[in-house]
Formats: sequence, structure tokens, C-alpha cells
Amino acid sequence: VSASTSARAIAREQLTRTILASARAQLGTVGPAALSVRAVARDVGMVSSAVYRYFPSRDDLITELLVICYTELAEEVEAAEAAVTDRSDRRGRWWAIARAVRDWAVAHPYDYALLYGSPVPGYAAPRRTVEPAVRVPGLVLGLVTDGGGSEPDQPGHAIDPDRLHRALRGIREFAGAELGDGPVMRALVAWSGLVGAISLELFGHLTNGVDDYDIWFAAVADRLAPA
Amino acid sequence: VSASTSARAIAREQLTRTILASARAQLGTVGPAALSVRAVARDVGMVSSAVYRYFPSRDDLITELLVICYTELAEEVEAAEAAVTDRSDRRGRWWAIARAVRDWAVAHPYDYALLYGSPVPGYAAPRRTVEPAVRVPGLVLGLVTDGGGSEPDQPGHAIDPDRLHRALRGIREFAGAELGDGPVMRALVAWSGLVGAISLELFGHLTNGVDDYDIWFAAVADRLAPA
DNA sequence: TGTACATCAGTGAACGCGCGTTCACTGATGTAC
DNA sequence: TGTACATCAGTGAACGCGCGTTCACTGATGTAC
Repeated sequence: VSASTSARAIAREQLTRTILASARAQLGTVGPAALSVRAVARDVGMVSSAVYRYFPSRDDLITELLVICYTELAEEVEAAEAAVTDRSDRRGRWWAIARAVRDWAVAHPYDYALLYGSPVPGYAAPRRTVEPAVRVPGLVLGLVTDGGGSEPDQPGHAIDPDRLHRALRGIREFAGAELGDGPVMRALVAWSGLVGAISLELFGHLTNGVDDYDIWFAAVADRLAPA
Repeated sequence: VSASTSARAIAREQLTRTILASARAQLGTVGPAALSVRAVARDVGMVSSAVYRYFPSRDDLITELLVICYTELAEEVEAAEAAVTDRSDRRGRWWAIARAVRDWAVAHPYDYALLYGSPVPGYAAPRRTVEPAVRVPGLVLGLVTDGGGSEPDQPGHAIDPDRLHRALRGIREFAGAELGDGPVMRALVAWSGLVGAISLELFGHLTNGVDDYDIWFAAVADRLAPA
């Protein structure tokens, strides 16, 4: 019996998933800051100390949840974007992305809050969360650069283009160096607007102001289209 | 001695402020979810039960903090916007608003997280927080409608204008009924982008991507200008 | 102005609860000969 | 194939801590006559 399929290994994998699922469910009732190892243990029916056989600390549990949620979101959004058959329809691809992000957020509001809401106090996300985290904004960037545009930013309010160019170095390195600042800014503005719009909706800032969030979001996303 | 200036009344007012200041300072180290009555009491040098002479519960303390923070933010933003002498320079007024919001957010990141980050679990904001909360978005709305524009929304992606119009009823009622959907959407998109951009920055989503947040924000705000 | 009473701020103990993490342990699963 | 040993999952008790809120109380401040 190979190590990875032994009864122990199978049970371990199973239970790891069960613990994570329970933790994620707990997120939905209590928020990430109050996520508790003991409550998770209670939920999966083991003693609290046993959870430490699976996760060395509460922070590692949170890290795993972050990776899972970022990955799940990214996969749904990537699938939605890839489903747009006319690849030259960049507006349609944008709408697919925007809609998929919001659909996921509405379906998993607490997970969304974990990813894009206030940071968990006393918790610092390790590097391994970065890669899954940048997949969705990377998709927006890819959409914009697909247009082949490499034009610089067209400044309106006295923005120093050289300084802006230097400020965006990190993003260029992430995405490949042939990016103009104009497309990068278009993508970032669209991404900011998307996150802002969803946050305003989910965090209750539109209560009594907007009655029909679906059409509202459609109209916002329409105006945010980067391409 | 009138009731409002008696030694007792003075001491009460003073201590109320001290307690709130301590609570707000505690926000900055621990996040709103972990704000603790006992820690505040310890900080101001009284026994935990004594705080209940001033605030009937922890939730009331949070409510007061919300009102204080919303009000402080609104006052700074209103002052910055009012300082733009050329009232026809709507781009300049927008920039004043955007910059003032971000300046306050950067100076008080935990307060910003309290207002625009994830909601505090188990806490429902009462009505009295609404009025101070809408002052800043109201300013953006006012800026847009100052242009006198009452045009409908110009749809790009098959958006039903009637349905959108109905969805925005609450906002129209709040701001006065002569608003076209076009200006309302322009204001909301700008406001969404503003909140999104600041949240991405403060909540750490641009780490290693953007090096110089000042110029980045200036460029984003420039592109978000609603007027 | 002085006294008797009412109001209120702050105390200290208690209730009942939760948390993350460690540690020595039992007993089952896996491995090497 | 069978036995001896090593690995590991899960237990239960404990450490030391924190929390929100209540309650009977003391003693100071305010008020009415």
C-alpha cells in the first residue's frame, strides 16, 4: 500500500477537507475575526486539540481558507470569461468577468469579506496567498492588453507620467514588461470600481438607496468597462 | 447651577469623550470586531462595570464610534470641497473630494475599515448612523447634479432604462427628485471606484504591485472623475 | 444658610462563557524483518 | 505470513487568559425645604 493511498492518508485528507469546510461554514455566521478552532473542532466532532494534528495553528487555518476562496473565485471567473466565444468582444468578456465576480460574492458574502474586506486583525497573509489572489485582477489586465494597447496614460489633472510609470513597476513585472501605463490604469480602475461596487452592496452601504442590485450592478459594470 | 454645567454633567461629558477616545485608539490596534469594553475600562482607569454608566452596551459604543468617524470624515471632505473657489471647476472639486477621503483613510486606516470594511459580526448599525454616512456620497451626487445634467443613463450592454430608473428610487428620494439616472450613475460609479481604490490600497491588495500610492491614487481618481 | 433626602458615579465580586495552545496518554495503523 | 517496533490520530485535562453584563454596595454630588 503506497503511502498516499493508505487508510491513514485517505482519512487524513478527508478530515482535512471536513475541517476546512466546517471552518468556511463558520465564517458565514461569525466573520473571520471570530473564527475559532474550538468551534470548528466541536462542529466536526473532535476534541479541540485534535485539530492541531491537521493545522499547526489558527493562522494556518485562515491561510488555507484564503487560498481556497481565492482559488474558487478565480476558477469561476476564468471559466466565465473563457466561455465568451467571440474573443474579440472585449466588452462581453469584461461583463463576464464582472458578473462572475459579483455572482460569487453574492453567493458567498462572508468569503468575499474575508478576501476583500478588512484584514483579519493580528493576521498577516503569507506569500502563498498572493498567487491565487492575483488571478482575477490578472484576468482584467489580460483583457485590456489583449487590445494590444501600449499607449501611455493620458493625464488630466497634472499627473507626472514618469512617476506613474515607476509606481507601476511591480504590476508590469507581474504581467510581462510590454505593458503601457494606459492599459494598466484602465484595468486597475475597472478592478477598483468592481471591488468598490460589490463592497458597497454587500457591506450595506446601498441599503434604502438602491432597490434592485442586479440592474444597478449591471449599469455600474457597464460604465466601468475598461475596453 | 444649571444641570448641563454642574460638576457632575461636566465630568460626565469629559469622561464620555475619554471613553470614546480610548475606544477609538483601541480600534487602531485590534480591529472593530475585537473592541472590548473591559480593555477600554482598563485604559481609562476604571472598573469595567463603570463604563456601563456611560454606554448601555458594547454595541452602543460601536454605534457612537461609527457616528464620530463618519462625521469627522464628512467634515474634512466637505471643508476640502468647499475650499475650491472656482465652483464651476467640477473636476477640481472632484479631486478635492477624492483626495480628502483618501487622506483621511490613510491617516485613520482602522477607522476607515470600521466604516467601509467588513461589517462587524453580530452588530447591526441603527438608523442614526445613516445620516452621517451619506454626507460624503451626497457630496459626490451634488457635484454631478451641479452640472444640471438630467440626462438618462446611456446604456451599453442592454440595460433596461426603466428598470434602472426604478432601482434608483431610494437615491432620488434622498437627493431630490429632479435627478436623471445618468448623473446618478456617474456619481455612484465614481464613488464605487473611490471606495474600491482606497480599500485595495489599505487592505493590502496592491502590495508589491504598486510602489507609490500617492501617484497611483491620483491617476485612478483622475480617471474616475464623474464630471 | 443648613439640614434631609434623592440622585448618580464608581466599586468589587460574581456569573457563565469562550478562547488558543500544550502535554502526557491510549490505541489504532503502518513497516521492517 | 507473523511478530516487534515505530508512527501517528485522537483524548482529556490543564494553563492562563479574555470577554459582556449584572448586582448590591459605598460615598460623593445635587436639590428642596
